[in-house]
Amino acid sequence: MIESRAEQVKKTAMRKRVNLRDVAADAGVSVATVSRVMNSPASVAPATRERVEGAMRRLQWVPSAAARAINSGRTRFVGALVPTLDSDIFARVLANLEQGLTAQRLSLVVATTDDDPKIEVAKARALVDIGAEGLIVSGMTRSPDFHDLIDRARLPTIAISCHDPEYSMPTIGYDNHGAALAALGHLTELGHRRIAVLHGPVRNDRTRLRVAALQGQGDLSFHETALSTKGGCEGVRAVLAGYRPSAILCLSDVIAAGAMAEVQRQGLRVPADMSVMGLDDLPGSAHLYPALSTIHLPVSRMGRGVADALAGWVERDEKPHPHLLDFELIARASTGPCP
Amino acid sequence: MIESRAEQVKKTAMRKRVNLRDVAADAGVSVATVSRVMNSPASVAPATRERVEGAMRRLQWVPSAAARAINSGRTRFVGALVPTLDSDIFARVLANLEQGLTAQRLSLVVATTDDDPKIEVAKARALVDIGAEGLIVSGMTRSPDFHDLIDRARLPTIAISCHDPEYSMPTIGYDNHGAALAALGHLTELGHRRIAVLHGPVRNDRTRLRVAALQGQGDLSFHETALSTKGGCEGVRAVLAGYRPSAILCLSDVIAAGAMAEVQRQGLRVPADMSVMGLDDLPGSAHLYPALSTIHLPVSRMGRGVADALAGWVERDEKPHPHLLDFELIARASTGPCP
DNA sequence: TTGAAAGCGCTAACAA
DNA sequence: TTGTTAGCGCTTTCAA
Repeated sequence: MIESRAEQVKKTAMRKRVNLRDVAADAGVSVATVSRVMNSPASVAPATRERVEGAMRRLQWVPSAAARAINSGRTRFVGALVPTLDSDIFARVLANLEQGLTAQRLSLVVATTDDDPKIEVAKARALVDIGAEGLIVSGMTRSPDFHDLIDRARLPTIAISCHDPEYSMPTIGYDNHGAALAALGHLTELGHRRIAVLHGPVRNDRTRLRVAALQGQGDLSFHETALSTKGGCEGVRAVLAGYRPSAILCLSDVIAAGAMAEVQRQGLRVPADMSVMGLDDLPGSAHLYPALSTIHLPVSRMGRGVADALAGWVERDEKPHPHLLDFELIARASTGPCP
Repeated sequence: MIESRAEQVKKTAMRKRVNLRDVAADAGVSVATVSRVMNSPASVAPATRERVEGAMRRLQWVPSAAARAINSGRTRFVGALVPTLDSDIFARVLANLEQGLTAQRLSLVVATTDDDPKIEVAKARALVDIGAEGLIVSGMTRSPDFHDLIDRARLPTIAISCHDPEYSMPTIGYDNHGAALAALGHLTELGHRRIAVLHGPVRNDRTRLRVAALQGQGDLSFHETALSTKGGCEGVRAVLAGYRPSAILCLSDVIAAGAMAEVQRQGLRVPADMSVMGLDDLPGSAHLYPALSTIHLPVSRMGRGVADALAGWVERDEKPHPHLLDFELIARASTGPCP
């Protein structure tokens, strides 16, 4: 009986998380002093501080983020809403974002939206509910509810992968319109006139921007396909069934990778029989066969930039200015003169 | 003067976050009732409930996750520690993980470790500090401090992408050793004897397992390279400079993609002159040229399974059993009989 | 330099 | 069915 009670007490003691009070008791000081050791060590006598730090170590104390958050109003994390995690495209942005945020002692919570404004706003709400101090969203297609949400919560929010100084939130990204034109320009300079354009779903506004840039630009045929290597393959089969272009312009590198493979599978040589142009410059694009000509989008720099900008906004209330990053034409081996 | 004070009060009132008490006052009920409307609506009279819900809407109240966490001890998020976000490999796992977790009303915080146990433990500590209720780690290479940390915090933690029932935490993954052997088996069945093995950095234990499986398995030459398409290209150049195999076995599909490209760039046909075999089965692998033969690793299922397992552990204290997922040989067009 | 004490926004006994 | 109240673990005045 007595033993069992002792057991219980012991268990309870073990279950309970060590808290500030325990540390204070162990060090023989008040809770305020322990708190000070954490937040303004300079204001604590060195001897006291050491005693407290000893107690912290001894008790293996881990401060409670929730308790801290409730007092300081800070949770130290931000949320990122991306269309998908299923490809390299956002992975690279997120990798850099996470690194930049970590350097600023912020954490990153990731949520996927599948390019659906409804899902986006729902997940944004969930992030706000759990205390996100800022948000990163992709592109500029928002549900009205989303604007409501961030207005109400006065939530620092940055739109990435796009550029529009007039947009209701700061954008950090590149000029999708210009990038598409540059890609087309490369092909026309090589003498191509009949060009098939392969692109992903236009519910994605960056894709829409890229497509819009090319509309009315000459002898182009447009084909929507899935944003994947597979989509590229299927797109090429659709293209070759009809219109016979001398070049295929893919508005995303993933699509271009599949397109190039399929063109070769159909017995055509790249670029001798068919040029293939991409847009993104994924890490692997330079190492395909043949190496893919494309437009380099500075997504790594973008990730870093967004991390710094959002951190500045969240930490010091410095609302960032819209920031346009340059793209760059990368002519590699998959494009050649029109035969 | 009076006005300015009024202004201040107003400002203060605006700044202040709406809280449960405000809602209660607005609805003319106690805080407990408002709390009940959130947590057990059935126990509140419909009329009262409606009044409270009206007040919530009117005041645009968003409950504080921190305050909730401090009381319930729940933060409703888990952390995932992955080597990198820079490639499709983990993106697919995370995508499924995030979906599964969302279904269980849990959030996912992602941190990258670069396959460094030191970074891993540091980031794990950061995640625990901010209140992660569970952790997902990759493989089985842990710093001793890591085990300390999760033991002390009694933190539900699952190791993924690997399988070992004896490991100190539950594993959910596949048999890397067996998968590598299966890949080799496919090549030897086709008559290949001189085979070059290309693999990523062996500081990654899944890679190490795959390599170890093949050591002493015949006329193989091993080449370590970067875990990227570029690494695959470089690996092939190194291979072709010396030992002349009839097949290249890549222990990751990303490497295989680069290898295949480089083999063709060197003027060799795949698979007529050189077979190339992968291991992973990335979404794009089926759509390369030629389509890559590989071993399919069920990473999507794994992501889902891990989400459910970790949710069960976190929510209902059901520690999951180690779970082995099957891999599958996928013979496509990049492998053929030894010439 | 330190401590006492009043909250932060919420949940959960317990009472009514 | 509803209200009262005691905390959760911490930060932050205010005094000493």
